[in-house]
Amino acid sequence: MDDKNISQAVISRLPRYLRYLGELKDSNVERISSQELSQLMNVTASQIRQDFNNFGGFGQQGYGYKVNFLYDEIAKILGINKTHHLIIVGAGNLGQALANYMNFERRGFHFTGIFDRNEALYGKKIRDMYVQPMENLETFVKDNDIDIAVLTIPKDGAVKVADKLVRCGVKAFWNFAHVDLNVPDDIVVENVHLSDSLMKLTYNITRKEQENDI
Amino acid sequence: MDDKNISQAVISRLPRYLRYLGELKDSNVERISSQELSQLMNVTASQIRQDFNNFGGFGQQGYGYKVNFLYDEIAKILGINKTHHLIIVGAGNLGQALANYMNFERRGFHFTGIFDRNEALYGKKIRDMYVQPMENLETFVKDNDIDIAVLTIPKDGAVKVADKLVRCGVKAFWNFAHVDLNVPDDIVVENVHLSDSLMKLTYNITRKEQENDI
DNA sequence: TCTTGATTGACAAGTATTTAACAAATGCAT
DNA sequence: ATGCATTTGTTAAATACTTGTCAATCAAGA
Repeated sequence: MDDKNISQAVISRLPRYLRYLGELKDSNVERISSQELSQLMNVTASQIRQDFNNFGGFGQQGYGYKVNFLYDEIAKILGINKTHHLIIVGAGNLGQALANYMNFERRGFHFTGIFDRNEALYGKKIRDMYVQPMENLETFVKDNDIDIAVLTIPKDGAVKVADKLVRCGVKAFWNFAHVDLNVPDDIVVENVHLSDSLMKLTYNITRKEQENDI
Repeated sequence: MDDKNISQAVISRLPRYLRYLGELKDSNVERISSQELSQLMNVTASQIRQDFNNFGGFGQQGYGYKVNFLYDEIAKILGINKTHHLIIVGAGNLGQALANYMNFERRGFHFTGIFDRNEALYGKKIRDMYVQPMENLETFVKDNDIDIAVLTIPKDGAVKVADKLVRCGVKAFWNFAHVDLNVPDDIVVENVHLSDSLMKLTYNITRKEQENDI
């Protein structure tokens, strides 16, 4: 597996490949050509081959790709063959929803702690965790080998909390707060800005309406 | 406002501009140059000007951009100057979390109904709505001028429900189900695949680790 | 009113991404 | 075994996106 720098465009497509390959695996399909996969996924075969080749050849000429092998390789590339330990900061509706979503757990994402500044929530049981006060953050992170912090707090607090967590050694943020974190270069941030997503949706609604009016 | 086809790359950046402009507005900043904004947002000034010019010139040479005007124009482009009526299909944790998130409401997104197939939830009050059985979907959508359906159901049901909703006249989906909807051309879909996002995160964690090992 | 400095809009140059095309490699039928 | 059909990996072409540059324009001060 070469490691030049692969564009984020390619990376963004990998989870989708993984999903389709998972389904094929479940249907006991053993092999698939880029042509077939392209029809299934509604992309060009060329793009599929190009994407896979970023990581070295996974296929065989005249044969195609072995579904199982390809699936495992992509999973490895995405880093989901390992176990990750997460904490959730912000035990509001969204934080609780994520905590309860079992599919993450299945993929090796272990939610190990959940925190909130609202006293009323302290001790509340969410799945198998009890909501802890923010004061516990530092110790907990250090003691529990936490990879990823999920930020589901309002934007006002987010930047400060992120700074604090960086100092505690957290290497990655899954950021649902509607603000840009400002973290050092070696820290990974993946933003999920839901309202941005919703605005893209309304843009496209308006555009389609205009198209149809013409 | 010209209407060639603007790339989704540009559209994806608009909500972020809007956010920063909103903050400037709140701080009573009246004017800003692409230069200043670029420093604030950590992008190139050229990109900012290019982006805005897709929609016709919003600025003035020698002066810059009027924050208020620019904000309003972008809001208009994004279609958030209008009111939208949404239903949530799937009253699980995520559906409830979205229903309770007040910021959407402020932006003109009105959640008007919430549905689930789980009888145990029927009648449960979520914000100012009561969970309804799926059987009510069709009538409700037709009677309430629904724009957008939010799908927060497991993937198995999603495709079928989407088909049904298309037949009822829903024009847009905000899709949290981990599956690709297959809808006609004139229907808008915005996917929020949370697990994909999480995988991108772990990819980048692994990559950074490797970089640092070298 | 004129001049100066600032700043956009437009265009050109530079990158990056996507698609097409095809030779080389392989499986499979005969 | 042999040859044909298939399908990859790779290179080239096409397209899309981003950045740099600068003339035209405007605000503001003299």
